[in-house]
Amino acid sequence: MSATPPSLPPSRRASDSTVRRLSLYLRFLEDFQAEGRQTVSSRHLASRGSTTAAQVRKDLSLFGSFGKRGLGYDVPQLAERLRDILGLARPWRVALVGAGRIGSALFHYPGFQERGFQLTAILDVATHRVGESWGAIRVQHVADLETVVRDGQVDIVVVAVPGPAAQEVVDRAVAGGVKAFLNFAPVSLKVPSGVAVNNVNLAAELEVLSFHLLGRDARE
Amino acid sequence: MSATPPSLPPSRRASDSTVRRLSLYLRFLEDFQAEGRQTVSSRHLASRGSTTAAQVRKDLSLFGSFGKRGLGYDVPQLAERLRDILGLARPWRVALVGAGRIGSALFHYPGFQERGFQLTAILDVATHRVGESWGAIRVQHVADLETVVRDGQVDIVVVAVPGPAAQEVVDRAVAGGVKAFLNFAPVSLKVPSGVAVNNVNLAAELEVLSFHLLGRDARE
DNA sequence: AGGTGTGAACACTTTCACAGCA
DNA sequence: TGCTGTGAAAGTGTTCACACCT
Repeated sequence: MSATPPSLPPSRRASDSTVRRLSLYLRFLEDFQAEGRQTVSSRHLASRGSTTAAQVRKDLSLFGSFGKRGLGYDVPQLAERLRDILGLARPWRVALVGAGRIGSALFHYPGFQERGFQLTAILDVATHRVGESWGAIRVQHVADLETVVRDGQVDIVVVAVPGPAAQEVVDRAVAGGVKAFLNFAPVSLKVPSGVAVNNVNLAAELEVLSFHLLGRDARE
Repeated sequence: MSATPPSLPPSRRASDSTVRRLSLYLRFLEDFQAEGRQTVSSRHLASRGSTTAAQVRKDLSLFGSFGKRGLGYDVPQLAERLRDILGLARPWRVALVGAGRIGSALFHYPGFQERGFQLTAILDVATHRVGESWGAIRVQHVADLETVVRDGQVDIVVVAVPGPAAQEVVDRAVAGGVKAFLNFAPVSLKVPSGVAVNNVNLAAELEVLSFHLLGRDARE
């Protein structure tokens, strides 16, 4: 009855790392399914990814009890359950802003469509690109972003524009009702609470490797 | 024997998240420098990224004392220091394996060369691509991977091949002496200790967003 | 046996709060 | 005063260990 003084989350909350692992588990389960395997243990799942059996069980237990003691998990059933959990049971409508190199790579990326992410709009600032046809999609001018996402009921916007342009893209998409962004620009985007941003910074990933190569972090 | 029972790291160790933030700080410092700013406080740096001033100071303090109390940090000096820490003071030699869509996007990605990552070799399994010229680089057959990385003194291999092919690429590159990998295949790669792997899984990033959109993780 | 589900222990990260210097 | 550098506290995520089920 009301009164939750220190404001607990009402149900156990999964971290981003957990969700990323669930996504990997799903992929492994699909592989197992293709191999005709019927059941799988947490240990077996763990050995494919680079985690531990306990981690797999903990991750799954956040969402329910899917396994059978002594047996393991039913492969197709757990895969189905993970698709539900990850929200892949329904298609999501995606708009791509920025039709440059990264945008082009994403457009052709097979995993995009495979998992139910439907690319429904492409926008760019360059007038020479506007009007081009990418598959069945016609490139629109980024000036129309707000109406495009609103009318097209876009769920996710992929931001593949240069850093300085990214915040404005996000602001306008948020105004159009978008609640999720995949950002490739190397900037930190400000969004209202309730809106999710996921950053992919390729330069930073290389720099992490560069750091490791120096050996400054290694033991001794 | 050798007895290091709880196995402490001998010096304070920076986590990957710390290193990623350092990479961001460097980018912000370069912006500040372009704007002609001479000094910057931890608070100011934090406000650009989405962190806190304390976090910035902790991150930097792992590597030394770079600031002046009451004043803040000298912009060009700290930038220089971060470049050292991240290993960007020297160039790294990079080979790209997989000349498909993702490979092509990376080839054209400006941040690649900007930060001293020199693409020195491109390899692919498709015979029709072998011999193509990408800029000054001629595409070689992946069968030659081991000798290419050894003779070319390659430091980092970017793995942009389909999942099932990835492990073999890594094994052969490791045999050729490579100690760092940027992996775009949605699999978990096994490498000997001392070799670093950094995974970028675009499908998983979208799925994290999909999960957020369901609102299962939001408060109530 | 074999393997799950989970509280408790542990490890790691982030935030707080403040002493100390310019 | 303003701001850094840093121990200590709080918070999160991971691993352990074991009760329990098949």
